[in-house]
Amino acid sequence: MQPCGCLSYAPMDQDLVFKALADPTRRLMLDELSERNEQTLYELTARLIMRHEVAISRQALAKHIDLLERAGLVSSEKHGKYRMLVFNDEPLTDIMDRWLK
Amino acid sequence: MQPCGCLSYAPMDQDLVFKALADPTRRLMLDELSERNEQTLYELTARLIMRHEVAISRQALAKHIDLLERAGLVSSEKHGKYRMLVFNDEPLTDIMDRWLK
DNA sequence: TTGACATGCAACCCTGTGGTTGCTTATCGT
DNA sequence: ACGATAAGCAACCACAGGGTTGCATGTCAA
Repeated sequence: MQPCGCLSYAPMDQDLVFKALADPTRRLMLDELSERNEQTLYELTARLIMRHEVAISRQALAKHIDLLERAGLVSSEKHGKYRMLVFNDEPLTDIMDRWLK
Repeated sequence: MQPCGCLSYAPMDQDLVFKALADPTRRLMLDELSERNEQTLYELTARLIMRHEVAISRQALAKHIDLLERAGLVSSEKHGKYRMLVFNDEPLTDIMDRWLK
């Protein structure tokens, strides 16, 4: 059972997506990841601290990543000792036409 | 300084909008209001209980309405002893192109 | 093989907030 | 005027969740 990359995040939980978007730090992380894909947790942490002046620990960010991943907004692959993070906007498009006609 | 109705929710706080959307009950309220505008708090409460089987008190819903109003997603007018609620989708459109290109 | 580096995991703390109950205020119909 | 109805307000409770610290695991380079 290998991760095939084509499993399109199917049974997406809307609640998780909205929850994921509710936190400002996670939104910043999405900003960063959407503009520059393929980062490791360490790179992302560094960038958030440098560019956005976020004072936060790596562990806290790891938790945020877990939530974002469960929401389908980020996927990650382990490459050796690195964990590469990839942004995925599919859940966003699925959600937004709920109240807009 | 009268409420002129034309103040277009200008200095919209994105954080408030995302927070408002984070709660499933509030999302149900938006569903209900977006499909059937101009309801009183009481009507809305009744509908949520009847149609969506939401077990919740009027006071709790009032708090939700307050938050939705602060987020700009709902506006309300007092007509006599009634408070008419109106859905407003402007904050949603403002938010959604943040990560979608 | 060993040390440095990137990450994973678990327990703990504290604030935010969704929910409740109880009471007050205000408006309407009769 | 008076009771009924719609809403506002305040205090309280319980739990989720964002943050931390401390330590364990795993991988790479020399």
